[in-house]
This record gives sequence, structure tokens and C-alpha cells, in this order.
Amino acid sequence: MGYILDEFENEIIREIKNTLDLDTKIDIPLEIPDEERGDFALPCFIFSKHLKKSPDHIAKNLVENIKLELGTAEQAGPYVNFKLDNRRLVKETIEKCLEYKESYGKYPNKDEKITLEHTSANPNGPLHVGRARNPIIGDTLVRVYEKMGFEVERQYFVNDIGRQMAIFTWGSLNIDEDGLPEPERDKIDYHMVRYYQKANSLLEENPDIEDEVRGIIHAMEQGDEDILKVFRRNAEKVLEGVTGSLKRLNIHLNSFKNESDFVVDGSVDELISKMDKTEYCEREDGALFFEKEGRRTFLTRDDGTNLYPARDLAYHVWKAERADSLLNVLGEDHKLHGEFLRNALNALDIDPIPEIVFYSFVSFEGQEMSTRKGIYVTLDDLMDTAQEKARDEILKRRDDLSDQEIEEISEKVGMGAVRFNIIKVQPEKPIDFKWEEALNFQGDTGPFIQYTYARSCGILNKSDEEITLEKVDLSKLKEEGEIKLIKTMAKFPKLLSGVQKQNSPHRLAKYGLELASEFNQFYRDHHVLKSRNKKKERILLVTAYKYVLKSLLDTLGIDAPESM
RNA sequence: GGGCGUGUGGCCUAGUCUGGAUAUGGCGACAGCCUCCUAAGCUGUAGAACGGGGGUUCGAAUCCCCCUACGCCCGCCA
Repeated sequence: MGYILDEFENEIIREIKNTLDLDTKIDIPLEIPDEERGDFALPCFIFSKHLKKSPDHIAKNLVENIKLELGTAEQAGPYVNFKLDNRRLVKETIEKCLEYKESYGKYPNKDEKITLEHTSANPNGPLHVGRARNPIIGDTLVRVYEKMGFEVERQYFVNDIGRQMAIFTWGSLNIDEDGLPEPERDKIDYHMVRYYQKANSLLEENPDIEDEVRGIIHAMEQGDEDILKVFRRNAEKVLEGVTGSLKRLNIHLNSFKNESDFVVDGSVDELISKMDKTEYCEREDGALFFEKEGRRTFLTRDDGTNLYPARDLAYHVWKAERADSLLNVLGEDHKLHGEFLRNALNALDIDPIPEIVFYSFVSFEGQEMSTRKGIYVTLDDLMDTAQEKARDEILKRRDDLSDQEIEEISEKVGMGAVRFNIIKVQPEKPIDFKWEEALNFQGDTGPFIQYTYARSCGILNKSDEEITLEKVDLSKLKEEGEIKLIKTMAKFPKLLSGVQKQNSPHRLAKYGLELASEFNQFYRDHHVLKSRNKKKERILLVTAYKYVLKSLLDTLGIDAPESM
């Protein structure tokens, strides 16, 4: 038996088809109406033509004849509203929560492996807030796919070669540390980025360096082991810093693949000759390009050395051999490149082709963030400031906590605020980063949701009764605030499935706010521990709520503080 | 010039894919609520006909066309 709302929806669709005698393949446009009307609704307009009756008539007929076990149908003009039976809702939902605990919402394993590529930022310096959107979206999707039963590989494609990294390498070989400013913090990526930034400014002043940079690019592309070693070592150092920062946000990559591998092992060259044989490739002055719909993408230079599109393509061919499906999280500047990938993989008859989630950039006070130019707010600064703010807020309202407790809670709350603030916006919308918003802990924020978790724990910790399902009568839970809360809890599995199908992680945030808000209203209107006749039932409800919320926060990668 | 995306109350935002019944929530403003499980909470008031214009439809924030503003892209960079 699955989740109750899934079951009810399936029953409705099945019975509508039976009652109206429709083809089983036909799509029934069930929608979710305002909650006062019901849980599902069917507008009957579209059946009008086919059945040659008025929508009202069809609705009436449907309501009179449909047989539902899990709920009821009611006509409202041309609509039929379906309402799940409250007793079923309460019983099934709470039982499921107690059964699944913090993994509530999990669907059975699918035996399907997906490789989800995210972050993949050039490893030349610390992550700034603009880039941080990528791992936060990526990691949230990782968690969603896992809950939906996929096996997920979380992969970082390390662009350890290419022009920017060549400049970085040149800097690390030619610049003496004595001439560099103090790093902004004592962290390896901050030490390293100074070489990159200094190299860029030297390059601007002195164009002769360009030849040396080209020399490095060339040597690397020829597979020069010594140069590659330096490239990789630099990349590794920066990555150590970057993954350290991500860890603080509960983001853990479990797989890294170096771009240079595809050059060294010859797979790029192999791929290029395969591409050359397709009808889409031609040469111009010896340089090979792929052309589709009038757009050219060069795969090699005229001297035969390969270019990024070819290397990324080789990477995707490699990935396709190792997973059932692929998903990439990329900045909007990669849209055209994404088109190319799709077309080229099609031309090679490669499957699977990646789905791509594109996100718009984060600007800061109207400016684009840039590692090269040093215009940015680093993720580390944001995280530190968020934690400090959280600590201040705790000190304002608590005097009963140890230093260590304050430290732990402020970390959870600060990081929750950061992740939530980024994930709550639809990826394709641009974000203009504002400290004031990122550090807001009231209203539509992560801490708002975490707070209700702490509240639910507060109640449960004061109760030492051992309560089990057998000892209670769940049918006592029938007041409006109770039902509304349980109904919102019941929606979580279906929501997860929708988020996965549409790759729309921001909807988890929206749902979390709705869920927490329902709890706050329940909390306001109904006492739990002082309830005369349904204390046990309400304790069980709060326990179930706590599990749902924990599962939701886990999916968002946000820690759940027991107290705050 | 072309392609893609975005434009919803003063500010931020959901809904747009799959058209439907009074457009979601927050911030800010104003007015209230802690002798009662944490007020990072709750309640109420004011505030948007969904960038503009056409069209399709019984019905459009949602679909189509035109225009407009902003972002990204159109490199033998990545």
C-alpha cells in the first residue's frame, strides 16, 4: 500500500474512467482545488463535446454513479470535487509517518542509477555566493532523487585544464609568494586564488606572458606529464578548500572526474574521429567543427589540439556508459553548450542524454560576481556571518544554554538560513544577493521552519509517556487545525515526486513553509500536553509531524535543531 | 541582428509545463496577541485585474502573435 493521496488519486482516475466509460489511456485532468473544496477536482468542460452533454450534467451524472471507497464526490456546477475521508486520511498518514519515521516520503528503490553533475566550478579560487547556487540546487536534487529511489552519483567535473587554469598554473610557477598580499583567510583556496588573480593582472599589464600561457596550454594538450602534474596539484588544492566549504552546508560530492583524463587517455581524440565521420562535422582551415541549425561548435583548433566542447562531449559519452540517466546543473551561460551536447550526443546515437537544470546568476549590488576581478562575497563569509547572526539571535532569547550548545545551534540555524534563501527561488530567476535578505530569520526562511521542529521537540521532550498506535484512538483527531496539518503532511510524498519529475527544488521550500505554518496554527489553537481527552493522540500527531519535517529538512540538506 | 530566459502589490516571491471556480506567501507599513507546550510565533488592516497590445477559447497570469525592459549566449575561451 502506497501513500494515501497517491492511492486516492489512482482510485478517482480509475473510477472516473469506469463511470464515464472512457478509454483507459485517456488523460484525466484532475487538479488540486482550494482546500475548502476538496482534495482533487475534475472540471467537466472538456468532456462536453465528446459526451454531447453540458458540463453540469456530466458532473451530476458522475457524482450520482461513481463509487469511491476512500472518499466522496460532490458536484459544484461543472466541477466535481473529491474529498478524502478524514478518518482514512488521519489513520493512514499517521501510521505511515510512524512506520517510515524520518524517511517518510521515500519511494521504493528503482534500480536506476543517475549521475548528477553539479558545482563543477573552475578550481581557481574559493566559491563565491554566485557559484554557490549550483551546489545548493544540485545537492537538493541529489536528495530528492535518492528519496525517489534512485541510486545517485554526485559528480564534480573538474575543469583542471583550459585557459583559465593555464593562467593559474603560470602564476603558481612564476609568482613568488612574498609579492602577494595576505590571504583573506587562512584556507588553502584563499592562498591559491592570489596566484590566479595576480597572474591575471600581470597578464593584463604584460601581453608577453600570453605566449608563455599558450605554451602551457599546448604542453598540457600534448599530455606533458610535468605540466599536468602542476595543473592537477593546483586544482586539488583549491578543491580541498571548496569541498571544505560545501561540507559545512551538508554538501558531499562522492565522485570527481578530471577533464584532463580524457586528453591523457586518448578518448577525446577517439571521439573526435568518430564525430568527424558524422554528417554534421566539417573543417575550416583544418579546424574541425560540428554544425547544426546553422550554429558551429569547434571541436579542434587548426593545429589539431582539442577544445572544451570536445572534452566535455567525451566526458558525457563516458558518463552515459556508467549510468541509466544523467542530470547536470549548469549556469545559464551554458545553455548553448547544452544544445550542442544534446545534438552531438544524438548524432553519435549515445543514450542517455543529460537533462539540464539551468540557473540564472546571482548578482551583488547590481554587479556580476567575478573571481578573476575579486568582486564577490565568498560563501565562507556568508556562512560565517549567518552563524554569527544566529548566535546573536540565540543570545537574545536564551540564557540556559552552554557555549557548546549555542555553537551547535547557531551553526545549524545559520546554514539553514543560507541554503533555504538560495533554494527557495525558482532556478531560472535571477537573484540579486542582499545581506539583509540572506540573514533574515523571520517569515519565509529556513529558521522559521526549523523553529517549528524545535517546538515539536519541546513538546515531545516534556512527555515521558510511551505511546503506541494500539493505545490510541486516532479518530479523535478531527478538529479543523488537526485535519489541515495532517493533510499537509500527507502531501509530502506526492510533492517529492513532482519535484523530481520537474527538477523544481524550490517547491520543496514552498511546501516547507506551508507545513510549518500549519503546525504553528495547530500549536496556537490546540494544547497537546494539557489536552483533557486526546493528549495521547496529539502527542502521536506531533511525533508524526516531527518525522515529516525532519524528512523535509533532510531533503533540503538543512539540519533540524531540537532546541533553538 | 539572432537564440534562450525573466518581467506578478513599495520590495521579494508561488502559480505558467498540464488554461478553469474569489492570484500564493513573505518583507516593509499600520493595529493587536506572551499569568498557558520556545513570540525566530500568531491575528487583523491597507496594498497587484499578473510588463504593454492584439488573438484563440464558454473561460487566459497560464496558449499563440507583435512590442517593450532586463539578464545570458551567439570565440579555433571554458
